[in-house]
Amino acid sequence: MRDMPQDRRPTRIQKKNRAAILEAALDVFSTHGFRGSTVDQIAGAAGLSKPNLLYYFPSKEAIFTALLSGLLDTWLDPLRSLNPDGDPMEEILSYVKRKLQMSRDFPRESRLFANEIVQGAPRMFDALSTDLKALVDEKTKVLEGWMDTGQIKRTHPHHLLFSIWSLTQHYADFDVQVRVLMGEEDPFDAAPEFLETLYRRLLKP
Amino acid sequence: MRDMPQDRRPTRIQKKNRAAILEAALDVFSTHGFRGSTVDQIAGAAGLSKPNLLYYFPSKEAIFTALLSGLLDTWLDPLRSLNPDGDPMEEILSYVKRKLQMSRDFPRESRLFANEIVQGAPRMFDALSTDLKALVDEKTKVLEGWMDTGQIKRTHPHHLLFSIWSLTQHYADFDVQVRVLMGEEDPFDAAPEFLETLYRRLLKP
DNA sequence: GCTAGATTTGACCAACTGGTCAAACTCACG
DNA sequence: CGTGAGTTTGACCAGTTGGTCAAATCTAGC
Repeated sequence: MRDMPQDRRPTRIQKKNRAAILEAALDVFSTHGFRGSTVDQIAGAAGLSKPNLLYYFPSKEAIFTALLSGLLDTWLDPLRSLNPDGDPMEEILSYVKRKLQMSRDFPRESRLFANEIVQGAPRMFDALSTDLKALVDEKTKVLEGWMDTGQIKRTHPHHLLFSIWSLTQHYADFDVQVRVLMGEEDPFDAAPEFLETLYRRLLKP
Repeated sequence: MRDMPQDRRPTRIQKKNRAAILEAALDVFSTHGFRGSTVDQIAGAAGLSKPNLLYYFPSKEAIFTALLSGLLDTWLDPLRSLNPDGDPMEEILSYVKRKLQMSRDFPRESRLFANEIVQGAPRMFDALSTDLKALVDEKTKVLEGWMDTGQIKRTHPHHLLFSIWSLTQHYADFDVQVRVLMGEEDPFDAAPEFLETLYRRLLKP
């Protein structure tokens, strides 16, 4: 009697369609932003009619937030796995490397977040100021510890983190510009070495 | 008899209103993107009625492109003034510094471009692949020259430029995130020193 | 203060948007 | 099969949007 799929365990069809919707939504939202995307567009991309899509998610907003919250965790994974007991330089370099790989392999996810944050994070502010803030507070302490013991050079830990994010995500977020300017050359050929060199020189004690 | 202000020299009122519209449009477009902004919103912010605004610009699209093309030049100025005959390290450092200042002083402009490029630059692709491309080609040659003579260390010139753009514009484009994570501290207090250090270490021969 | 042109506006329109709903269809399962 | 729940859809709605237009108002220069 409800107008939404039950809370019971999802049927085969539900699983398939929910996944198709989220995949389509990622495509559409990441290239047009929230307001720039239409429910029809997403439904079309998912191979469903609009009312059919709204049978699975109660609103456009619900699709968006489902997508965001489902993705944020994966997005922060690389930072989460920065190991306080590992070798500082190698830990940081491998973090940079993983972030860069994510820019290459999941550019839509990167652009989704970029879009949202550039516009003031109207639907993500909470997640930023709780989850992300907590994680960053924790990891900046780790970085400071490494600087205290002289294992890496002292720099501002927040700015260090920002630099890693901006340098790596730039290749996904500004992909069009990067490709226009580099022509045939694949940006991801030289980027890993460039970034490794940069951080080695910046942080080598 | 026309329905638009003549091509003749603009009246006092035209000057005032055109400027107010572009200022309002910058505000609105930079925070909501093109499709996310409405003509009513811009008109309201400019203190005009919607039909009145459309008396000065023929369409929403026209406002947007007028804004973009009027701003692109200013935006590229710092790079343009990179002096091939100056001291390489100081030239680059002062370029970084100017870009950072622009992020602080003109964050809306930065976000306007960011929004546009993240979404695939649908209305800016031409400007990118002509004007920007030409300028970048010219300046990467300058950078390569400096590397050839050993005045700065050899790195990939394109990636070097990208790094400067992403590191500096990050503070404008991702402002919300930066401020959430840094709390009370003003990001622009420590950023100049952080970036100067970074580029000195990266490029010192 | 008159007037021609410049400016402003309320009313309006067609297209689009997010969302609803009842009716129809399909599927799993006994 | 048959049947009830799960799924899909065409038709529809109200609000918003970009844009038009004729009429009203204002302004500058004579």
